[in-house]
Amino acid sequence: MALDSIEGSLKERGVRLTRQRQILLELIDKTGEHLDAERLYQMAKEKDPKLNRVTVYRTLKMLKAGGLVDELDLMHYVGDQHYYETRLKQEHAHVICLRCGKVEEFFGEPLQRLRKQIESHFGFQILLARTEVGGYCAHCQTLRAREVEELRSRPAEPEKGEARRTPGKARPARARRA
Amino acid sequence: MALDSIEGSLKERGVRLTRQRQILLELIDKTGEHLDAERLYQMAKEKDPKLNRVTVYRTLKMLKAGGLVDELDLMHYVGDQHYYETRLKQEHAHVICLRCGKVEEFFGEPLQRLRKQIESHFGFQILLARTEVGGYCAHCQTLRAREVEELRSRPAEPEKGEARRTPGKARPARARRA
DNA sequence: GTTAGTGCAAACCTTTTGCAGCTCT
DNA sequence: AGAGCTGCAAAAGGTTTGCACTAAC
Repeated sequence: MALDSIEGSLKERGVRLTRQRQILLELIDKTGEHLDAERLYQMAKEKDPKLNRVTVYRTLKMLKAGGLVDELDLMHYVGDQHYYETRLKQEHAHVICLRCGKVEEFFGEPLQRLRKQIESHFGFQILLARTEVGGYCAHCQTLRAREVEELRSRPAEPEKGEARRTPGKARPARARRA
Repeated sequence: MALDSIEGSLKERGVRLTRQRQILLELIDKTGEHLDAERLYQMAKEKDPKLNRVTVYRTLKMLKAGGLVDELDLMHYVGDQHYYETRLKQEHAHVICLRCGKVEEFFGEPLQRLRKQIESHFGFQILLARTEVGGYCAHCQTLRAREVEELRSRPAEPEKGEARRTPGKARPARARRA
C-alpha cells in the first residue's frame, strides 16, 4: 500500500504525522488520482470539520517538494487549479478529452524512450516529467462532428451575452467556491 | 515569417487587426518563445503606454483558442503564470533546470512516436500536446552536488525566518508587480 | 519542553468580467 | 452604422503568508 511508504518517507525526514496529515494522506492515497486542493479540502472537512484549507495547501506543497506526489494541470480543462497524484506508478502521460473531460492514462515505451533521450542529449538529470495531451476522445469525435454540422446548417443564432458555445454538453462553467 | 501566417489566419476568421493586436503579435513573434502575459504587457506598454493588461490577456486567450499559440507552464518554476509561444515549429518538449531556470527544447522522434501511439491506442484525436521536464542541467548538477556537500558539513545554521534555502543562486523570489 | 504544524485572517498574484466608449471595416 | 475591441475598475479564483496558539515528538 502506498500510504505506508509515504508515511515512512515522511517519518525518516522527521516530518510529524499529525492527525490532519493522516487524513489528507489517506484521502490522496485511496481516492486515486486527480484530486485538486479544493476537492481534497472538501473531503477532508467531512472527516474533520476544523481542518483548514491552508493546511491542505501546505501539505500538498510539502508532498510535492518531497517528490511524493506529482502535480498535474490536466490542460486546465476545468480551471487553473492543480491536481495531485501519488508518485508510485510508472511514468505516464495524461490524455484529456477537451469535450467531455475524461482523463485517460498512457503508459508505454515512448515515454521511457523520451526520458532517456533527453537525459543523454543534454546530460540532463530528470527529476520530474509531465506529458499532457488534449483533444477529443473516440466517443466525442463523433458527437463533435455532429455539433459542427448543426452549427453550419443553422448559423449564428443570436443569443444574449457571450458568443454561443457548442450546444449540448460544453465546457463546464468555472466552479464557484461556496 | 510567422507573423504573416498568423495575421492571415486571423483575417480569414474575420478577426480585426487592431493596433494593439499588431503590437502584441509582433512581440510574440519576434521575441521568440516563453513570454508570459505580464512581460508581454510590459513590453507592449513601451510601444503603446495606453495598451491595457486586459487586452494582453484577451489577445492571448484568443490566439490560444485559435490554435495559433501554445500555452506552457514551464513546470511553474517561477510562479503560476503561463507562457506562450507561436505554434509553428515541430512539436517539442521543454526541459527546465530547477536550479538555474534555463529552458531547453527537445525535438526528436520519441515525441512523434508518443503522439502516434496515443492516437492509435485510444482512438484519440490530439489537438495539443505538452511535455515538460524538470531537473538539473549538466552545469547545475555539479554545483548542486557541491551545495549539498556544504550543507552536510555545516548543518542547520540557524537563520531568522524561513527555512534556509540552498545557498548561492536559489530559486528566484516570486516576482512582485509594481 | 521544543519546535514543527495548525487555524485564522488577510494578503497576494494571475486572470476574468461588466460595461461604457471607441474604432475597424 | 454597427459589430467587434478596448480600457477601466472591480471582481474572482487559486494560493501563500504572518502570527499566535496547539500538539507531536
